[in-house]
Amino acid sequence: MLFQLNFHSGLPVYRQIADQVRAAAASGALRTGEPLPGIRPLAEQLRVNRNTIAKAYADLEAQGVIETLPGKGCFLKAGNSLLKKSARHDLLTQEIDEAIVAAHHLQVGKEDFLALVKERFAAFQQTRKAHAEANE
Amino acid sequence: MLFQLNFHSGLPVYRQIADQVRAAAASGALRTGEPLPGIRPLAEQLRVNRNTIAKAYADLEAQGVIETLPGKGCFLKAGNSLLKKSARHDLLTQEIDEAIVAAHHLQVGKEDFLALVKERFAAFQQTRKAHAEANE
Amino acid sequence: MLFQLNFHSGLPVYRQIADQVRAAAASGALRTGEPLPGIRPLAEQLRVNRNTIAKAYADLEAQGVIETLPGKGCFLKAGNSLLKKSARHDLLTQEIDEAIVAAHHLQVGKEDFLALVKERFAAFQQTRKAHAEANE
Amino acid sequence: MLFQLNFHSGLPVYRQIADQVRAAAASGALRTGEPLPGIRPLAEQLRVNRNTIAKAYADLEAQGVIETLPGKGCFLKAGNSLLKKSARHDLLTQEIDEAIVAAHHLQVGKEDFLALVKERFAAFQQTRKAHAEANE
DNA sequence: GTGGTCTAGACCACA
DNA sequence: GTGGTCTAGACCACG
Repeated sequence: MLFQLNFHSGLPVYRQIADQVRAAAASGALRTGEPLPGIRPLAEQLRVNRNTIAKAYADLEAQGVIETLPGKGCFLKAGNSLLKKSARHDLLTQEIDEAIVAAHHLQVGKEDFLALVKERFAAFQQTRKAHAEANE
Repeated sequence: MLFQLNFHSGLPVYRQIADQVRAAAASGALRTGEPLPGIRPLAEQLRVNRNTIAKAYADLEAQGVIETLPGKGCFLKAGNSLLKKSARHDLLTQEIDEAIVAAHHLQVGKEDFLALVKERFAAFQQTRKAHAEANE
Repeated sequence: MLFQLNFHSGLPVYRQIADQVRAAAASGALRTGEPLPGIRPLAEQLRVNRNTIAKAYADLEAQGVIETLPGKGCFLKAGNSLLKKSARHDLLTQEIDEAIVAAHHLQVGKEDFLALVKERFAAFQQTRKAHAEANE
Repeated sequence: MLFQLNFHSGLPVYRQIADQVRAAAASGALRTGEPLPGIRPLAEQLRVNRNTIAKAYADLEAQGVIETLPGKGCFLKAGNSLLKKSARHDLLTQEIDEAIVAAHHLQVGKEDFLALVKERFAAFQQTRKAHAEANE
């Protein structure tokens, strides 16, 4: 697993890490049951404090993305969201709204926007398929 | 100018505001010489402290994006390169990809996702329209 | 709000704090919208590090129990669990099973156990009622 | 002897085990001179490392609750005061109150809660019965 | 003043 | 070796 941190983006480091784990899980690059990098080695590799990684992993566990077995390590859980449908809807709506406002500010019209969404979704599914085949 | 803040994104509010101004300038949605919203009304509208808006504007001025004329307001400076359509698509792609990862993580399928995107886009246009009429 | 910590119980301090907030919220001693004690003052009062309180509050926010407005403070949210019914059922089952095993080890029979459960539930409702009346 | 572990309670596993042995001794469920489960089989049954069980037993021996006869096993020592019914109810009350607070927090009503308690108690008795028959 | 992030480093529980 | 808890103290964002 490969991480790319940007210390000047304003986004907290622990969130960048958690987001990248989530993206890897979503794209299929990380498969359910697979172990995540250990906290201490990863902290050294990213030149970040151990607690920062620990916080990222703790958040992911609180959200049901990973399972952590003390003494063993952290592992990707099967994708069952623990949240109510309404809570999921709200979270997703927020992400979508941000993209829409970005489109507005960048003066990208509705048709172009929707086309781009479809294109990215297809690309995403392609990536998942590729990962699945690579692991056969 | 329309702003969308996310208080739980981890991105500092003042950076969210500055980023959105920059995006609008990059696309030409905000033109050279045009005034930005006043600090006080904007602070009220976004339910945010005036210092926060002031900091966002101060940063933009430090970067040469806007010009502050004391007593008059803030205005977009000349020389903001308009980004090409492809560059704008790249910025948008980031936002869209985040929404797609969230959708996967929240176990929302393609059809539901696209439907939600369309619904939110329509809601957004509704808001814009109402806003525009209120300013006639 | 009054806290009672036991540093030798083995239960992490941040969980003792979070549990007591949850109990206060459930019993009605803390009402929705009310502010929790500030992190720094509480840390001093309990002679505990600031980060420990912060972790307790962060967990409570992640679980949707409280809302934290940076710069303002932490406030009790209306009691809407964000979890799916199945997840709620599992969590509750675990608590109940622990009580049942305790009853078994303490050789308390089924009838006595159920009677005690009913008695405690009534006492709990009584406490809520008393708190509600005290706040009229 | 039946054990129930909760790996997410924050209470160290070795303390959960020791606590349950103490509770059984306090109620007379475990009698003076009776043997405790062997370390190795118990470790397997609870899916826990042998060191963890060993630590629980070592603590109990240090407190004079049990006696370890190397090569033979661990046995309950004499002199463990049996608690009165009222004292046992107090211990149980703590566990029950925690479950009630959880129920309130998870928005489970009185009727549902009591039904779940009864259901779990029946399931527990079923497990006990199966266990007893397996040991005939 | 509030809460949030990050660091450095100690000690504990568990395998 | 793993992850978890706690401390002490610095700096940031926000009101």
